[in-house]
Amino acid sequence: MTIQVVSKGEQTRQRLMDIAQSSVLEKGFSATSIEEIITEAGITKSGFFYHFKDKNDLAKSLVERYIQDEGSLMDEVFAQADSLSEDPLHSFLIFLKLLSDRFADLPNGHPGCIVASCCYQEQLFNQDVRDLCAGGHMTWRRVMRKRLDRIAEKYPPKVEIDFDALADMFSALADGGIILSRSLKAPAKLSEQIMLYRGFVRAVFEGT
Amino acid sequence: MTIQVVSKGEQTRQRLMDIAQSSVLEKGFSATSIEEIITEAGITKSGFFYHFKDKNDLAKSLVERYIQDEGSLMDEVFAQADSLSEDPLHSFLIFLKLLSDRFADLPNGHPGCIVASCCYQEQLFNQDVRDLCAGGHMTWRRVMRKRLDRIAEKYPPKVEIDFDALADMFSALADGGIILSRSLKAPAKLSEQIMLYRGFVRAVFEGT
DNA sequence: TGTACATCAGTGAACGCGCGTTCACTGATGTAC
DNA sequence: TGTACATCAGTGAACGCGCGTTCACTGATGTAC
Repeated sequence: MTIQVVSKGEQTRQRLMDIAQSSVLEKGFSATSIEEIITEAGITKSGFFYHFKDKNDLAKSLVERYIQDEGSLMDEVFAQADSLSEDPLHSFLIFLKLLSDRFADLPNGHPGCIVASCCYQEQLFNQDVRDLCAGGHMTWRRVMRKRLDRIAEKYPPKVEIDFDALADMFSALADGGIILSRSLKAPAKLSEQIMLYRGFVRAVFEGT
Repeated sequence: MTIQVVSKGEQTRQRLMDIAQSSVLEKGFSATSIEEIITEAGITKSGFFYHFKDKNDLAKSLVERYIQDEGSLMDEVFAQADSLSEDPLHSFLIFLKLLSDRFADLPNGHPGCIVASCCYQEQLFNQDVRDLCAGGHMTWRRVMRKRLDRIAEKYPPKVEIDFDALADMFSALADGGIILSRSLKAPAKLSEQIMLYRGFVRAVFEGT
């Protein structure tokens, strides 16, 4: 007897999305066929269309889920960091180190960023999906920016710097780090770049 | 009377690649159909296959050309920077500023990086193409690394730092910056991130 | 507790369209003698 | 300068396959009375 925490339908839906996601990250959205997804899931095509109204609906669901998952991960690691230091700067530096460690621990490297992947296939999606992606980047900016502002109250920056740009730098290095990791088949690249970001933040607020 | 500098065939080939490239950057490789390319080029399908043995051959050609073009751009801007200062650090900082300005001047922002785009569609391509992409990133690393080494001879770094990582950071910020630019529809993001990289390099070698 | 109905989570078959690729052919230009 | 042949840069028609989507149907589970 198992306690049923999600319905059977929801389980199937998540499974379809898992399969779709890893295929999208490897081949892109267009090359990911419904045929292939359902074969791996062991379901029929009409079963797929019971869960998703069409292929764009699948894309939208993937992006929504990805952004939520990343959000939870961030929240969790921020909470962990905050529990280790009350100082805004130190906590942020701990956060970056913890995050970097998490990425380093992934056996095959980071599986890829759905949002970044969408950016290079924008024209496939309707405005909904594109807005979601932009929203993702804007959220990450806000989250980082808030931290930077709190740090700056206590540690006046040693150089003049645009905090939105510095906040966005995190996303840029994450996206870019993932691309480097994949391209060079060097999973460590992502955590390395995040540690460089950490070094830069430290330089900005503490001096070298 | 015009002096014919490239053959008619080569002109057509380049035109096909131009059309393909902008489509690939907008929709991805799979969604870029040969049908669509030839319609825009005003040629027949068999004409296309006269120039490219198959679709993968098109991909390979696109990546090869892209890497060469980026290489020439770098060389040109490095030469320009070197003519403005003989000091390795100052020349490098000037290079980054000039490059950032070039990107800022692009009216619709940077059109996108074919190599990064390929990374998220790896499984579509044969090993040739993937090796080309990895080679591109390795070349950019070597180029940057050589500059960093020369700087370090004169300006011992103020912090301990892995120069390969710092060299790769340029690629990561370029790739990430392009993604941010596209996603947020803010063309300035790329040059902004390159200027942040410049700030970091300066901090590393000069202190803040 | 039994019955009627609704909802959930799918099945199976069919569709039309567009895709990448092939093949036999062709007119214009270049080259050898 | 003329002729024969080769190469260049394509054309036109046909192919088979796989794709996304639709539609009528179904068995299992849940809910109301």
